[in-house]
Amino acid sequence: MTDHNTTDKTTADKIVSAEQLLLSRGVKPTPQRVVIADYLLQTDSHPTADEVLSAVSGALPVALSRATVYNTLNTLKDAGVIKEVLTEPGRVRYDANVSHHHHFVDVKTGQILDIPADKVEAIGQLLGDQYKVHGFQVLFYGELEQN
Amino acid sequence: MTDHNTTDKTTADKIVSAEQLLLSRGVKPTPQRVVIADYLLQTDSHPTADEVLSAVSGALPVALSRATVYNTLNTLKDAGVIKEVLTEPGRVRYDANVSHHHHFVDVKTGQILDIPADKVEAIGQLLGDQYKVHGFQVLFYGELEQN
DNA sequence: TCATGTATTTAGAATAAGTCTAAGTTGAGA
DNA sequence: TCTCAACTTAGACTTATTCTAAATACATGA
Repeated sequence: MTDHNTTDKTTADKIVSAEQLLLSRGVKPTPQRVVIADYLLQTDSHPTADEVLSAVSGALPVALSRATVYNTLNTLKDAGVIKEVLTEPGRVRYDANVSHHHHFVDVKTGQILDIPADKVEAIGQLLGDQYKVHGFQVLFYGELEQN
Repeated sequence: MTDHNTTDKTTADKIVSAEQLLLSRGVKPTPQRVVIADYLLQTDSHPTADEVLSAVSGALPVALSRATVYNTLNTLKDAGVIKEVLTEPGRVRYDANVSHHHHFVDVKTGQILDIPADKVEAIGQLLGDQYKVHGFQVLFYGELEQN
C-alpha cells in the first residue's frame, strides 16, 4: 500500500504534523481538527465523512460529534488542506492529497487510487482556444491488472 | 445554443422520437417515460431529477409523481438511454448524450457543457500498462471566454 | 488572576435527495 | 372480458448533510 501523503511535496516540503499543517493554512489546530486531519494525511482510502467519524472517534478522550466532522471537513476544504472527490452519487469523499492529480476507480472493489497529474499531462491545454480552464479532474473507471 | 442530441450519431442514426428510442432499448414507452426522455433529448442543460420534474410535469394530463421521475431516470440510465453526471456534491444530473464525451463546468454560471471525446483523445491509453481502463470522465472547471 | 468575548464543539432537529412501500391503474394477451 | 404483470402514485422512510441553540474552551485585556 503506497502512502502518497507523507511523500507529497505539494502538501508540505517535509513530513509535517497535522498541527503544523493546519497552522500553516491559518486553521486553529483544535484536538478534533488535528485528529481528523491526521487521519486523512495517513490514509489513501478517500473516506466519506461517516468513515472519518468512525475512524477517528476513538482517538479523542471525548465524544466526537458528527457535526464537528462535517464542520471540520468543510473548514479543511476551504483552507485548501483537503479536497472533495465525487465518484458516486450521493456521497462525498475526501482526499488530503491536494496536489494536482486524478483518480482511478476500481469498478470491482470500489477502491479509489490517485493518478499523478504527469500521467495525464497534455489534457489541460486541449481546450485553450475556447475556454479558460481553471482546472480539471479525470475520473477513470476500470480494473487493476493485478493486486 | 447548440443542441447536441438531435445531431448525435451515437444516440441514433436519424432523429428518432423518444418513443422509438425507448423501444429500441427495450424500455416500454409509457407516457411518463416518453415525456421525460423527450425532455432530456431536447435539452442540453444537464438537469437534476427535480429540474426534470418541474420541466415535464405540465406535459401530462395527470399528475407526475416524484417517484416516477426517479424510477424513470434509473430505468433510462440502466437501459443506456441517459447517463449520470456528477459535478457537485449531493446532486445527480442527467444527460441524454450518451456518446463518449466529457464536461466543462463554468464556475461563474454553473453552466455545464459537453466536450466531445475527440478533443481529449489520447488520455485513455495513458494508463494502459498498469490499469485496465474501462472508461474515464474528464471534468473541467473554468470560464467561457465569451458568451 | 479573573472576566469577557469569540471561536469551537455538541446533540439533536431540520432539510434535501433519493428509495421504498403498498395500493391503485393500465394494458397486453388468453 | 378477465387476468396478471408492469407501471404509477402518494407518502413514509432513509441517508447525507446542514442548521440551531446551548455549552465549552481559550486567548486577551483589565
